[in-house]
Amino acid sequence: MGLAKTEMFNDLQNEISLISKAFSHPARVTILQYLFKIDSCVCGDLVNEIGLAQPTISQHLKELKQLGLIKGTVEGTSVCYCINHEKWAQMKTVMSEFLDQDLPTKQDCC
Amino acid sequence: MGLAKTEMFNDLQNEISLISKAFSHPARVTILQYLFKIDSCVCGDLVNEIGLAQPTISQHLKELKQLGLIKGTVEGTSVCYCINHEKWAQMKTVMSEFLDQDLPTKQDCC
DNA sequence: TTTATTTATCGTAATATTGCAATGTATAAA
DNA sequence: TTTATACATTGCAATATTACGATAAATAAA
Repeated sequence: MGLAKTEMFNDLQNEISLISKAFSHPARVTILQYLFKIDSCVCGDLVNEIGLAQPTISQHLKELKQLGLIKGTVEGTSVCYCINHEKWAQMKTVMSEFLDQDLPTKQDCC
Repeated sequence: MGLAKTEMFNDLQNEISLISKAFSHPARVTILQYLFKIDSCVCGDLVNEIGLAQPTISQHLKELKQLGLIKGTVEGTSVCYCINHEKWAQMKTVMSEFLDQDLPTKQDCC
């Protein structure tokens, strides 16, 4: 099928999985790391920075933009991308709660 | 293609994407939440708890086990699964570093 | 040994993802 | 207006993922 049965899970479970899907490709992880590192808009050099073809990068950027984690601003003939810090912070809250489910004192039971 | 070009990314980038892939399906998120919630081994009732067929659950469990996030112990005719707390903590370190890339004072630049 | 129970594996269908060549679109420069 | 530049979109091929019926494997109980 290749199709997740999202209707049988709650909103939080689906949200966590959607966020994680955005991070589930190394190219998107790399794009985000690069945007944080240069700490400003990126117009163009992502294709040079990462060794993938321009349409491929464009597709990955689209997915990150759809989730709201990055913003794109048209600037002349190029488009500048940068991190959406507010959205990133919101996302971090959701993911941290999920990751912090483990309690420090707990032991494995098997 | 459907095949990520992992060789062009570094180990950390690939690790983050692999961890995230494990969380990119709501059934696996739900399984992990349930294991944390009951805080003991689960033998069997995952199929009842989540509304997916037994082979499907088994497949999701296999993926989580391969990443090391859960452990399975054979107990008679059933298999008991639980969280691997040590591995979870390691995973959390990697993911937290990635999620905490944003600095509190930073503003969007576009 | 036979039967029941539980989980894993196999096989397969449906859908999703990844990657890129070709092409479209929009703006800037000439 | 023409040309160049940058990015998006389309279309398609290859591979991955998801789901589950059928079946295998392993152990416990009868």
